[in-house]
Amino acid sequence: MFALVDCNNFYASCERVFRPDLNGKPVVVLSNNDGCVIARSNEAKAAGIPMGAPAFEYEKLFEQHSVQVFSANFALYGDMSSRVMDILSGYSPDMEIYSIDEAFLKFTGFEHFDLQQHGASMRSKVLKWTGIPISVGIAPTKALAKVANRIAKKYPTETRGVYIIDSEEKRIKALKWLKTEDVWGIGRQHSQRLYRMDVATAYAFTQLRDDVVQKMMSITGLRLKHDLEGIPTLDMEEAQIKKNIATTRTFETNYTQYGQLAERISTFASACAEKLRLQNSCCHSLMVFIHTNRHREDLPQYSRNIVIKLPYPTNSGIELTKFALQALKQIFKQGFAYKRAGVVVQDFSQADRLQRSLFENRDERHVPLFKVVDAINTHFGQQKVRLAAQDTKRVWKMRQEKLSPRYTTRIDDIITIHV
DNA sequence: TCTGGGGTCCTAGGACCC
DNA sequence: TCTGGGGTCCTAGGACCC
Repeated sequence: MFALVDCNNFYASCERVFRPDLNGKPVVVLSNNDGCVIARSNEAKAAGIPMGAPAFEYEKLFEQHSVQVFSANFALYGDMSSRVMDILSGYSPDMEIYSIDEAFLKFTGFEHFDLQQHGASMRSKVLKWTGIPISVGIAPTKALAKVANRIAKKYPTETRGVYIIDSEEKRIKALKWLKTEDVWGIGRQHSQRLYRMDVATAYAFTQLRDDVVQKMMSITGLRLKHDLEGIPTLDMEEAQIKKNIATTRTFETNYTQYGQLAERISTFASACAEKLRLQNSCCHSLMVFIHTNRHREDLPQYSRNIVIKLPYPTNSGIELTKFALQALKQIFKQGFAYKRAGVVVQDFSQADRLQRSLFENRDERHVPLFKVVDAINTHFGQQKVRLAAQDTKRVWKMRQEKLSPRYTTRIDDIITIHV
Protein backbone atom coordinates (compact mmCIF):
# COMPACT_ATOMS: atom_id res chain seq x y z
CA MET A 1 0.00 0.00 0.00
CA PHE A 2 0.96 3.62 -0.58
CA ALA A 3 0.08 6.69 1.43
CA LEU A 4 -0.09 10.19 0.06
CA VAL A 5 0.27 12.72 2.83
CA ASP A 6 -0.63 16.29 2.00
CA CYS A 7 -0.55 19.39 4.21
CA ASN A 8 -3.85 21.23 4.21
CA ASN A 9 -3.64 24.72 2.64
CA PHE A 10 0.06 24.54 3.46
CA TYR A 11 1.28 28.15 3.18
CA ALA A 12 -1.83 29.49 4.89
CA SER A 13 -1.43 26.90 7.65
CA CYS A 14 2.22 27.92 8.16
CA GLU A 15 1.16 31.53 8.69
CA ARG A 16 -1.36 30.36 11.27
CA VAL A 17 1.07 28.32 13.34
CA PHE A 18 2.53 31.43 14.93
CA ARG A 19 -0.70 33.41 14.67
CA PRO A 20 -3.36 31.21 16.26
CA ASP A 21 -5.64 34.24 16.32
CA LEU A 22 -6.09 33.59 12.59
CA ASN A 23 -7.70 30.18 13.08
CA GLY A 24 -11.19 30.21 11.65
CA LYS A 25 -10.48 33.36 9.66
CA PRO A 26 -9.87 33.68 5.92
CA VAL A 27 -6.14 33.76 5.12
CA VAL A 28 -4.44 34.08 1.72
CA VAL A 29 -0.79 34.03 0.69
CA LEU A 30 0.39 35.97 -2.35
CA SER A 31 3.04 35.09 -4.92
CA ASN A 32 6.28 37.04 -5.29
CA ASN A 33 5.71 40.74 -5.88
CA ASP A 34 2.39 40.31 -4.07
CA GLY A 35 0.93 39.39 -7.45
CA CYS A 36 -1.45 36.44 -7.31
CA VAL A 37 -3.11 34.34 -4.66
CA ILE A 38 -1.17 31.09 -4.31
CA ALA A 39 -2.67 29.68 -1.11
CA ARG A 40 -6.02 30.01 0.62
CA SER A 41 -7.45 28.83 3.89
CA ASN A 42 -10.81 27.04 3.69
CA GLU A 43 -12.55 30.24 4.79
CA ALA A 44 -10.88 32.16 1.95
CA LYS A 45 -11.98 29.49 -0.54
CA ALA A 46 -15.52 29.76 0.80
CA ALA A 47 -15.39 33.53 0.31
CA GLY A 48 -14.99 32.88 -3.41
CA ILE A 49 -11.32 33.70 -3.90
CA PRO A 50 -10.00 31.52 -6.72
CA MET A 51 -6.50 30.07 -6.98
CA GLY A 52 -4.25 32.41 -8.94
CA ALA A 53 -6.48 35.42 -8.45
CA PRO A 54 -4.61 38.70 -9.16
CA ALA A 55 -4.46 40.46 -5.81
CA PHE A 56 -5.32 43.90 -7.12
CA GLU A 57 -8.58 42.62 -8.61
CA TYR A 58 -9.67 41.15 -5.30
CA GLU A 59 -8.82 43.94 -2.90
CA LYS A 60 -12.50 44.73 -2.35
CA LEU A 61 -13.38 41.13 -1.60
CA PHE A 62 -10.42 40.91 0.80
CA GLU A 63 -11.80 43.90 2.64
CA GLN A 64 -15.39 42.65 2.68
CA HIS A 65 -14.43 39.37 4.28
CA SER A 66 -11.58 40.77 6.42
CA VAL A 67 -9.18 38.43 4.67
CA GLN A 68 -5.70 38.30 6.23
CA VAL A 69 -3.23 38.76 3.39
CA PHE A 70 0.42 37.63 3.51
CA SER A 71 3.39 38.00 1.18
CA ALA A 72 5.06 34.67 0.41
CA ASN A 73 7.52 33.77 3.17
CA PHE A 74 9.42 30.88 1.62
CA ALA A 75 12.04 30.78 4.38
CA LEU A 76 9.24 29.89 6.80
CA TYR A 77 7.45 27.43 4.49
CA GLY A 78 10.64 25.60 3.57
CA ASP A 79 11.61 25.16 7.20
CA MET A 80 8.13 24.03 8.26
CA SER A 81 8.13 21.58 5.36
CA SER A 82 11.34 19.91 6.47
CA ARG A 83 9.96 19.56 10.00
CA VAL A 84 6.85 17.83 8.69
CA MET A 85 8.90 15.56 6.40
CA ASP A 86 11.20 14.62 9.28
CA ILE A 87 8.25 13.37 11.28
CA LEU A 88 6.71 11.49 8.34
CA SER A 89 9.98 9.74 7.60
CA GLY A 90 9.54 7.88 10.87
CA TYR A 91 6.44 6.14 9.53
CA SER A 92 8.03 4.20 6.67
CA PRO A 93 11.59 3.51 5.53
CA ASP A 94 10.46 4.28 1.98
CA MET A 95 9.43 7.88 1.49
CA GLU A 96 9.36 10.13 -1.55
CA ILE A 97 9.06 13.88 -1.00
CA TYR A 98 6.84 14.85 -3.88
CA SER A 99 6.57 18.59 -3.31
CA ILE A 100 7.01 21.14 -0.55
CA ASP A 101 3.79 19.94 1.10
CA GLU A 102 3.32 16.35 -0.09
CA ALA A 103 5.00 13.00 0.40
CA PHE A 104 4.36 9.43 -0.65
CA LEU A 105 5.08 6.64 1.83
CA LYS A 106 5.28 3.02 0.73
CA PHE A 107 4.17 0.33 3.13
CA THR A 108 5.91 -2.87 2.13
CA GLY A 109 5.87 -5.48 4.87
CA PHE A 110 3.23 -3.62 6.84
CA GLU A 111 0.68 -6.46 6.55
CA HIS A 112 0.27 -6.67 10.29
CA PHE A 113 -0.15 -2.95 10.72
CA ASP A 114 -3.47 -1.26 11.14
CA LEU A 115 -2.91 1.39 8.46
CA GLN A 116 -5.95 3.39 9.51
CA GLN A 117 -4.40 3.73 12.94
CA HIS A 118 -0.94 4.37 11.42
CA GLY A 119 -2.40 7.26 9.39
CA ALA A 120 -4.24 8.68 12.36
CA SER A 121 -1.01 8.62 14.35
CA MET A 122 0.85 10.56 11.64
CA ARG A 123 -1.85 13.12 11.61
CA SER A 124 -1.92 13.75 15.32
CA LYS A 125 1.86 13.75 15.69
CA VAL A 126 2.44 16.22 12.85
CA LEU A 127 -0.29 18.47 14.20
CA LYS A 128 1.05 18.32 17.74
CA TRP A 129 4.72 18.78 16.86
CA THR A 130 4.43 21.38 14.07
CA GLY A 131 0.90 22.80 14.18
CA ILE A 132 0.30 21.83 10.56
CA PRO A 133 -2.90 19.89 9.72
CA ILE A 134 -2.45 17.10 7.19
CA SER A 135 -4.65 14.69 5.25
CA VAL A 136 -3.70 11.08 4.58
CA GLY A 137 -4.88 8.90 1.69
CA ILE A 138 -3.93 5.22 1.62
CA ALA A 139 -4.46 2.82 -1.31
CA PRO A 140 -2.80 0.04 -3.33
CA THR A 141 -1.33 2.46 -5.93
CA LYS A 142 0.00 5.99 -5.96
CA ALA A 143 -2.78 7.37 -8.15
CA LEU A 144 -5.42 5.79 -5.91
CA ALA A 145 -3.66 7.16 -2.82
CA LYS A 146 -4.06 10.59 -4.40
CA VAL A 147 -7.77 9.90 -4.81
CA ALA A 148 -8.07 8.68 -1.21
CA ASN A 149 -6.28 11.80 -0.02
CA ARG A 150 -8.79 13.95 -1.84
CA ILE A 151 -11.63 12.18 -0.08
CA ALA A 152 -9.94 12.63 3.30
CA LYS A 153 -9.54 16.33 2.62
CA LYS A 154 -13.06 16.81 1.29
CA TYR A 155 -14.77 15.01 4.20
CA PRO A 156 -12.65 15.84 7.26
CA THR A 157 -15.41 15.13 9.75
CA GLU A 158 -16.39 11.71 8.41
CA THR A 159 -12.83 10.54 7.69
CA ARG A 160 -10.98 12.40 10.46
CA GLY A 161 -8.42 13.22 7.81
CA VAL A 162 -7.50 9.62 6.93
CA TYR A 163 -9.11 7.57 4.18
CA ILE A 164 -8.18 4.11 2.94
CA ILE A 165 -9.17 2.51 -0.34
CA ASP A 166 -8.74 -1.18 0.47
CA SER A 167 -11.53 -2.91 -1.40
CA GLU A 168 -12.87 -3.06 -4.94
CA GLU A 169 -16.15 -1.48 -3.81
CA LYS A 170 -14.36 1.49 -2.28
CA ARG A 171 -12.18 1.89 -5.37
CA ILE A 172 -15.18 1.97 -7.75
CA LYS A 173 -17.13 4.28 -5.50
CA ALA A 174 -14.19 6.69 -5.21
CA LEU A 175 -13.54 6.75 -8.95
CA LYS A 176 -17.21 7.36 -9.74
CA TRP A 177 -17.13 10.27 -7.28
CA LEU A 178 -13.98 11.88 -8.76
CA LYS A 179 -14.46 14.26 -11.70
CA THR A 180 -12.18 13.79 -14.68
CA GLU A 181 -10.43 17.15 -14.32
CA ASP A 182 -9.57 16.36 -10.69
CA VAL A 183 -7.61 13.24 -11.54
CA TRP A 184 -3.88 13.55 -10.84
CA GLY A 185 -2.21 13.70 -14.25
CA ILE A 186 -5.23 14.86 -16.25
CA GLY A 187 -4.93 18.56 -16.89
CA ARG A 188 -7.09 21.07 -18.69
CA GLN A 189 -6.38 20.03 -22.25
CA HIS A 190 -7.01 16.36 -21.71
CA SER A 191 -10.06 16.77 -19.49
CA GLN A 192 -11.72 18.95 -22.11
CA ARG A 193 -11.12 16.34 -24.78
CA LEU A 194 -12.34 13.62 -22.44
CA TYR A 195 -15.55 15.51 -21.68
CA ARG A 196 -16.26 15.71 -25.40
CA MET A 197 -16.06 11.91 -25.36
CA ASP A 198 -18.53 11.82 -22.45
CA VAL A 199 -15.83 10.82 -19.99
CA ALA A 200 -16.83 12.82 -16.94
CA THR A 201 -15.44 10.75 -14.06
CA ALA A 202 -12.27 8.90 -13.19
CA TYR A 203 -14.29 5.70 -13.44
CA ALA A 204 -15.36 6.44 -17.02
CA PHE A 205 -11.71 7.12 -17.82
CA THR A 206 -10.73 3.67 -16.61
CA GLN A 207 -13.42 2.15 -18.86
CA LEU A 208 -11.72 3.49 -22.01
CA ARG A 209 -9.69 1.09 -24.11
CA ASP A 210 -5.92 1.07 -23.50
CA ASP A 211 -5.04 1.99 -27.08
CA VAL A 212 -7.48 4.91 -27.06
CA VAL A 213 -5.88 6.28 -23.90
CA GLN A 214 -2.35 5.78 -25.18
CA LYS A 215 -3.07 7.42 -28.51
CA MET A 216 -4.53 10.45 -26.79
CA MET A 217 -2.30 10.82 -23.75
CA SER A 218 0.83 8.83 -24.60
CA ILE A 219 2.37 6.20 -22.37
CA THR A 220 2.01 8.57 -19.40
CA GLY A 221 -1.78 8.44 -19.65
CA LEU A 222 -1.82 4.68 -19.98
CA ARG A 223 0.30 4.26 -16.85
CA LEU A 224 -2.13 6.49 -15.02
CA LYS A 225 -5.08 4.42 -16.18
CA HIS A 226 -3.50 1.20 -14.93
CA ASP A 227 -2.65 2.79 -11.60
CA LEU A 228 -6.28 3.88 -11.19
CA GLU A 229 -7.38 0.33 -12.00
CA GLY A 230 -5.40 -0.81 -8.99
CA ILE A 231 -2.45 -2.24 -10.91
CA PRO A 232 0.66 -0.67 -9.35
CA THR A 233 2.43 1.01 -12.24
CA LEU A 234 3.86 4.20 -10.78
CA ASP A 235 6.52 3.37 -8.22
CA MET A 236 8.46 5.42 -5.72
CA GLU A 237 11.04 7.72 -7.30
CA GLU A 238 14.50 8.32 -5.95
CA ALA A 239 15.36 11.87 -5.06
CA GLN A 240 17.27 13.01 -8.10
CA ILE A 241 19.49 15.89 -8.85
CA LYS A 242 17.73 18.51 -10.89
CA LYS A 243 18.08 18.60 -14.66
CA ASN A 244 17.31 22.28 -15.02
CA ILE A 245 17.64 25.13 -12.58
CA ALA A 246 15.86 28.41 -13.13
CA THR A 247 15.92 31.79 -11.47
CA THR A 248 13.30 34.09 -12.93
CA ARG A 249 11.35 37.07 -11.67
CA THR A 250 8.62 39.48 -12.59
CA PHE A 251 9.80 42.99 -11.75
CA GLU A 252 8.13 45.41 -9.43
CA THR A 253 8.30 48.06 -12.16
CA ASN A 254 9.16 48.18 -15.83
CA TYR A 255 12.82 48.33 -16.81
CA THR A 256 13.77 50.18 -19.96
CA GLN A 257 17.54 50.47 -19.57
CA TYR A 258 20.09 47.82 -20.42
CA GLY A 259 21.91 48.52 -17.16
CA GLN A 260 18.87 47.70 -15.06
CA LEU A 261 18.35 44.38 -16.80
CA ALA A 262 22.06 43.60 -16.65
CA GLU A 263 21.98 43.95 -12.88
CA ARG A 264 18.98 41.61 -12.60
CA ILE A 265 20.49 39.03 -14.95
CA SER A 266 23.72 39.11 -12.92
CA THR A 267 21.78 38.40 -9.74
CA PHE A 268 19.82 35.58 -11.40
CA ALA A 269 22.97 34.01 -12.85
CA SER A 270 24.69 34.16 -9.45
CA ALA A 271 21.67 32.52 -7.84
CA CYS A 272 21.69 29.74 -10.45
CA ALA A 273 25.40 29.19 -9.81
CA GLU A 274 24.75 28.88 -6.10
CA LYS A 275 21.96 26.34 -6.66
CA LEU A 276 24.27 24.39 -8.98
CA ARG A 277 27.01 24.23 -6.34
CA LEU A 278 24.45 23.09 -3.79
CA GLN A 279 23.79 19.92 -5.80
CA ASN A 280 27.40 19.59 -6.90
CA SER A 281 26.68 20.17 -10.60
CA CYS A 282 28.26 22.19 -13.37
CA CYS A 283 26.23 23.32 -16.37
CA HIS A 284 27.16 23.16 -20.02
CA SER A 285 24.66 25.68 -21.28
CA LEU A 286 22.56 28.57 -20.15
CA MET A 287 19.42 30.33 -21.33
CA VAL A 288 18.52 33.96 -20.79
CA PHE A 289 15.09 35.40 -21.52
CA ILE A 290 13.48 38.83 -21.32
CA HIS A 291 9.78 39.67 -21.71
CA THR A 292 7.70 42.81 -21.80
CA ASN A 293 4.39 42.83 -19.88
CA ARG A 294 2.02 40.56 -21.79
CA HIS A 295 -0.98 42.00 -19.96
CA ARG A 296 -0.37 45.46 -21.37
CA GLU A 297 -1.85 45.45 -24.86
CA ASP A 298 -1.25 49.18 -25.14
CA LEU A 299 2.53 48.76 -25.01
CA PRO A 300 4.76 47.33 -27.73
CA GLN A 301 5.56 43.68 -27.01
CA TYR A 302 8.90 41.95 -27.26
CA SER A 303 9.99 38.61 -25.91
CA ARG A 304 13.08 36.60 -26.68
CA ASN A 305 15.31 33.95 -25.28
CA ILE A 306 18.71 32.70 -26.26
CA VAL A 307 20.64 29.58 -25.37
CA ILE A 308 24.41 29.82 -25.01
CA LYS A 309 26.67 26.79 -25.08
CA LEU A 310 29.48 27.30 -22.63
CA PRO A 311 33.07 26.67 -23.72
CA TYR A 312 33.53 24.57 -20.56
CA PRO A 313 31.21 23.38 -17.79
CA THR A 314 31.11 25.62 -14.75
CA ASN A 315 29.24 26.56 -11.58
CA SER A 316 31.21 29.72 -10.92
CA GLY A 317 29.01 32.75 -10.33
CA ILE A 318 31.59 34.93 -12.03
CA GLU A 319 31.66 32.81 -15.18
CA LEU A 320 27.91 32.30 -15.40
CA THR A 321 27.31 36.01 -14.94
CA LYS A 322 29.80 36.80 -17.67
CA PHE A 323 28.13 34.42 -20.12
CA ALA A 324 24.62 35.48 -19.13
CA LEU A 325 25.49 39.10 -19.82
CA GLN A 326 26.90 38.14 -23.22
CA ALA A 327 23.58 36.45 -23.93
CA LEU A 328 21.59 39.44 -22.72
CA LYS A 329 23.55 41.77 -25.02
CA GLN A 330 22.48 39.67 -27.98
CA ILE A 331 18.77 39.83 -27.27
CA PHE A 332 18.32 43.22 -25.58
CA LYS A 333 16.51 45.80 -27.68
CA GLN A 334 16.19 49.44 -26.75
CA GLY A 335 12.73 50.97 -26.62
CA PHE A 336 10.76 48.34 -24.69
CA ALA A 337 9.46 48.24 -21.15
CA TYR A 338 10.69 44.95 -19.69
CA LYS A 339 8.68 43.29 -16.95
CA ARG A 340 10.11 39.81 -16.59
CA ALA A 341 13.45 38.09 -17.09
CA GLY A 342 15.27 34.99 -16.06
CA VAL A 343 18.25 32.70 -16.32
CA VAL A 344 17.92 28.93 -16.77
CA VAL A 345 20.96 26.65 -16.56
CA GLN A 346 20.88 23.21 -18.19
CA ASP A 347 22.95 20.21 -19.35
CA PHE A 348 24.56 19.25 -16.08
CA SER A 349 27.43 17.04 -15.14
CA GLN A 350 28.87 16.25 -11.78
CA ALA A 351 31.25 18.96 -10.63
CA ASP A 352 33.99 16.60 -9.47
CA ARG A 353 33.93 14.38 -12.56
CA LEU A 354 34.24 16.84 -15.39
CA GLN A 355 35.37 15.92 -18.85
CA ARG A 356 38.13 18.43 -19.45
CA SER A 357 39.30 19.84 -22.73
CA LEU A 358 42.84 20.52 -23.84
CA PHE A 359 42.19 24.10 -24.89
CA GLU A 360 39.82 25.39 -22.26
CA ASN A 361 40.91 28.36 -20.23
CA ARG A 362 38.88 27.73 -17.13
CA ASP A 363 40.04 29.59 -14.08
CA GLU A 364 40.62 26.94 -11.42
CA ARG A 365 40.78 29.53 -8.68
CA HIS A 366 37.00 29.95 -8.85
CA VAL A 367 36.41 26.60 -7.18
CA PRO A 368 38.04 27.44 -3.82
CA LEU A 369 36.82 31.02 -4.14
CA PHE A 370 33.17 30.03 -4.26
CA LYS A 371 33.64 27.50 -1.51
CA VAL A 372 34.57 30.42 0.70
CA VAL A 373 31.76 32.61 -0.67
CA ASP A 374 29.22 29.88 0.06
CA ALA A 375 30.60 29.36 3.54
CA ILE A 376 30.43 33.08 4.32
CA ASN A 377 26.92 33.43 2.92
CA THR A 378 25.70 30.41 4.84
CA HIS A 379 27.14 31.75 8.04
CA PHE A 380 26.29 35.43 7.78
CA GLY A 381 23.09 35.25 5.77
CA GLN A 382 22.10 35.31 2.15
CA GLN A 383 24.14 37.35 -0.28
CA LYS A 384 26.58 38.87 2.18
CA VAL A 385 29.20 38.46 -0.52
CA ARG A 386 28.06 39.43 -4.01
CA LEU A 387 29.50 40.26 -7.37
CA ALA A 388 30.04 43.94 -8.09
CA ALA A 389 27.61 43.58 -11.00
CA GLN A 390 24.82 42.95 -8.51
CA ASP A 391 22.90 45.58 -6.64
CA THR A 392 24.61 46.12 -3.31
CA LYS A 393 21.45 47.00 -1.40
CA ARG A 394 18.69 44.65 -2.44
CA VAL A 395 18.73 41.20 -3.92
CA TRP A 396 15.27 40.34 -5.17
CA LYS A 397 13.69 43.80 -5.45
CA MET A 398 10.20 42.53 -4.88
CA ARG A 399 7.19 44.10 -3.37
CA GLN A 400 6.56 42.18 -0.14
CA GLU A 401 4.37 44.46 1.85
CA LYS A 402 2.82 41.82 4.07
CA LEU A 403 5.76 39.61 4.91
CA SER A 404 5.46 37.73 8.18
CA PRO A 405 8.50 37.18 10.43
CA ARG A 406 10.84 34.28 9.68
CA TYR A 407 9.85 32.71 12.98
CA THR A 408 11.86 29.52 12.70
CA THR A 409 14.99 30.51 10.76
CA ARG A 410 16.01 33.94 12.05
CA ILE A 411 17.05 34.52 15.61
CA ASP A 412 15.66 38.08 15.71
CA ASP A 413 12.25 36.84 14.60
CA ILE A 414 11.67 34.28 17.33
CA ILE A 415 8.42 34.97 19.13
CA THR A 416 8.40 36.23 22.70
CA ILE A 417 5.98 34.64 25.10
CA HIS A 418 4.56 36.73 27.91
CA VAL A 419 3.45 34.62 30.83
C1' DT B 1 -0.88 50.82 -11.91
C1' DC B 2 -1.18 46.15 -10.26
C1' DT B 3 -1.31 39.60 -13.17
C1' DG B 4 4.28 33.94 -9.69
C1' DG B 5 7.98 30.62 -9.93
C1' DG B 6 10.05 26.22 -10.64
C1' DG B 7 10.04 21.81 -12.25
C1' DT B 8 9.16 16.93 -15.07
C1' DC B 9 8.22 13.73 -18.97
C1' DC B 10 6.92 12.39 -23.76
C1' DT B 11 6.74 12.68 -28.83
C1' DA B 12 7.74 13.92 -33.50
C1' DG B 13 10.77 15.35 -36.74
C1' DG B 14 15.20 16.68 -38.51
C1' DA B 15 20.10 16.01 -38.89
C1' DC B 16 23.44 13.03 -38.83
C1' DC B 17 26.15 8.45 -38.60
C1' DC B 18 27.67 3.81 -40.67
C1' DT C 1 9.54 1.84 -63.22
C1' DC C 2 12.62 0.53 -59.82
C1' DT C 3 16.85 4.04 -55.29
C1' DG C 4 18.39 0.21 -48.01
C1' DG C 5 18.35 -0.46 -43.27
C1' DG C 6 19.31 0.63 -38.79
C1' DG C 7 20.65 3.60 -35.55
C1' DT C 8 21.63 8.08 -32.27
C1' DC C 9 21.25 12.74 -30.80
C1' DC C 10 19.08 17.04 -30.48
C1' DT C 11 15.32 20.31 -30.32
C1' DA C 12 10.81 22.28 -30.05
C1' DG C 13 6.45 21.89 -28.52
C1' DG C 14 2.90 20.08 -25.70
C1' DA C 15 1.22 18.28 -21.64
C1' DC C 16 1.39 17.85 -16.81
C1' DC C 17 2.63 18.80 -11.57
C1' DC C 18 3.02 21.80 -7.14
